[in-house]
Amino acid sequence: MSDGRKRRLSGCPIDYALDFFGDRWTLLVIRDLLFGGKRHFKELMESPERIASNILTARLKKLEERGLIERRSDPDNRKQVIYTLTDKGRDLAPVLVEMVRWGGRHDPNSLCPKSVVTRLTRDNERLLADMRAGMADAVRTVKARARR
Amino acid sequence: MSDGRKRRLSGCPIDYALDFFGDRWTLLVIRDLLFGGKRHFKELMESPERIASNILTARLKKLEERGLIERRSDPDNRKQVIYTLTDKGRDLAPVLVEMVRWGGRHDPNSLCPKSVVTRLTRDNERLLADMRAGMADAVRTVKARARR
DNA sequence: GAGTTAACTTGCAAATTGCAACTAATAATA
DNA sequence: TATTATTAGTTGCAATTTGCAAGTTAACTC
Repeated sequence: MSDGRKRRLSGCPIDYALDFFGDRWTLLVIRDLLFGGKRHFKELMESPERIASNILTARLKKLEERGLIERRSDPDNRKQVIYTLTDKGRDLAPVLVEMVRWGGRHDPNSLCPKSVVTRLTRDNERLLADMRAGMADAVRTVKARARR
Repeated sequence: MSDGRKRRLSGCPIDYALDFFGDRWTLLVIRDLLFGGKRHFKELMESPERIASNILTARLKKLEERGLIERRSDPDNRKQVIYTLTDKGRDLAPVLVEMVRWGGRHDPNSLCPKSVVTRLTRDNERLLADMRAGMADAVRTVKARARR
């Protein structure tokens, strides 16, 4: 069912959206590409949620087939592959932002700074830039925590 | 893993959110409770996506355990059970709205009226009311389509 | 009190996930 | 140039989850 060929869609945009990312991993990959400044398989593997390599491969394949990301090999280093979001993929930013606001409001253990969460979505451009920076910090915190 | 007890969360609000609804069905149930005016098990079963009864039971149980919905028996009809969203559950409205906007923008087969999709999220109250009404129409369309 | 309805439960096959180990191609190093 | 390391995967397999159909139980309806 992962390829969405068997289930018949209802016509509801939420059902359509879930057919793309109604699982535990896809939006984390998109988060990393959108806010984390990541482009390589290896970088995606290093996120704190520790996705398995076979799952990552499957998600990247599906996302490419369905037009949310593009895959090309790095001209400077032919053993690297560069993954980038398409417009359709980048368009998911507001969904992720609302998830951050929800999670940030309701998760007492969130590592995400309240300032990011409470800021209104109005100034989206600045917010996204801050999330990018804030995420690098959070990743550092998690790594430091893991070392202990 | 469905109960989120085994996976360790990263502290990212997106990861936290996906621990609640990172699957194919949970957000459809919340959609029905939030926009569809549904309250009973049977009504949730009748949605066009045709969730299986055992999956619905499992999702309702998880949502109740984790504080997104409340379950009580109908005082007027003791064989009916009423499910309602908590504040935390209702708070997911902006996430669903952004998913509708994304799906509506990118799905050529969407049954959701463009007017709903393109309208800005600013006037959220009216938008939610319209979605409620629009959804009743869409359900009728799908049912009619299925009869053919 | 016979039939119906609502809310589940059970059984089971098929699909998906998660983990660990392995591989192939390219790049860096000695 | 031979050796080692790195990147992007693949493979095998056990455990979990899903999807479908059928069955159950308690409460209403006639």
